[in-house]
Amino acid sequence: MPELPEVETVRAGLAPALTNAVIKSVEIFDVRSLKRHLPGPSDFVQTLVGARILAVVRRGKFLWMPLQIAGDTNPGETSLALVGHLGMSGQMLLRLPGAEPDKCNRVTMVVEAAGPAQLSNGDAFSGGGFAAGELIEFRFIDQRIFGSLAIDRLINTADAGPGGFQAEFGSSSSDLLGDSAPTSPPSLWWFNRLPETAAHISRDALDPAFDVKALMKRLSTKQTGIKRALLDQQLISGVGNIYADEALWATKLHYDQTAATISSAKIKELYENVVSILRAAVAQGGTSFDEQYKNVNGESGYFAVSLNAYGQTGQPCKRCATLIKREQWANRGSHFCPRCQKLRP
DNA sequence: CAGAGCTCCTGAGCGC
DNA sequence: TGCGCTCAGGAGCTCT
Repeated sequence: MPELPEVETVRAGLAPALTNAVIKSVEIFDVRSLKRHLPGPSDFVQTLVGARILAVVRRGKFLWMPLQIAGDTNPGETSLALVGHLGMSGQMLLRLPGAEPDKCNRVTMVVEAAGPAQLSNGDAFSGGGFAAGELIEFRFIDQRIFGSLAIDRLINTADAGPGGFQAEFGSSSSDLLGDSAPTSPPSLWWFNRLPETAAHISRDALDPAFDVKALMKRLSTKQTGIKRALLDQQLISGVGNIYADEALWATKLHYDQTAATISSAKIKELYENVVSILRAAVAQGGTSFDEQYKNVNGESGYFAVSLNAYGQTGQPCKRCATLIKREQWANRGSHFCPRCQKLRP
């Protein structure tokens, strides 16, 4: 299931190839993948053809590409982006035209690569291995069709900070590997904006502007289980079922422990575990537990070998050797050690 | 308003 | 071989 590390791996793979690329054609194989694009499929195609992709940005599990629409001399006023969410089973692949078809391919865009170049901030840019003028197929693959593509307006962030993370324009909003201090934003119109449809979600766990104190304060009154809170993208974004189970195991918390009953010290520890687990997964290129997740070349990540709880049903807990248990919870599974992670009154 | 539950969806895997 | 059942869950919506 794509969570923050998987989506970041995709983002990092797409950005060098797609930044400054121009969309030549769009083919829709299943309109259900455009369900979030309310004006409909033909508007989607019409808007995108001829548009230039300016960047690839991510917050939590949302990805977006700020656009300069064909013939538009003031994209900052138009303020549009192609927004993608992978849902449960989405993939975004880059293929050469004429490559083998992929199963469950819902949308294909052919783009013309800009090739290696200088970015507007003066940084050198690789072009992702594609020469200027070379055609690339961007394929949106999605078995279960929980993911989507849509065109959405970019609006100003509530805190005036960067909309999301990207690494190509010299300034990062996300402390992915823990060593990057955010620098002053370049004068790019999309920099401090994010899609309207993603504006309600919190900054993600790896964002240096993430407000830990605000999270602690909100959790201190939450009368819901801690796992439900971790999965609430409005409280902290980027965490899904796998990394929630892992972080709860690391912190020795039961998934159904009422958030308000957990000490602030323990909440802080939980947050720190979320951060370190996500960082480790980003560094390894994401998890590929169920073979659903692939990077832009269709390759799997290798984080699955490091999982301590998720998918470890019946395996001995790596701390105490008690067998890891899986319980049905909120229409999904929760994996935990019944001895290390006891429900407390 | 907060919290719980429902719903969208389909290919892989398995048992018979 | 083939059929039918089960399973995976992100996020928005609806109900209480």
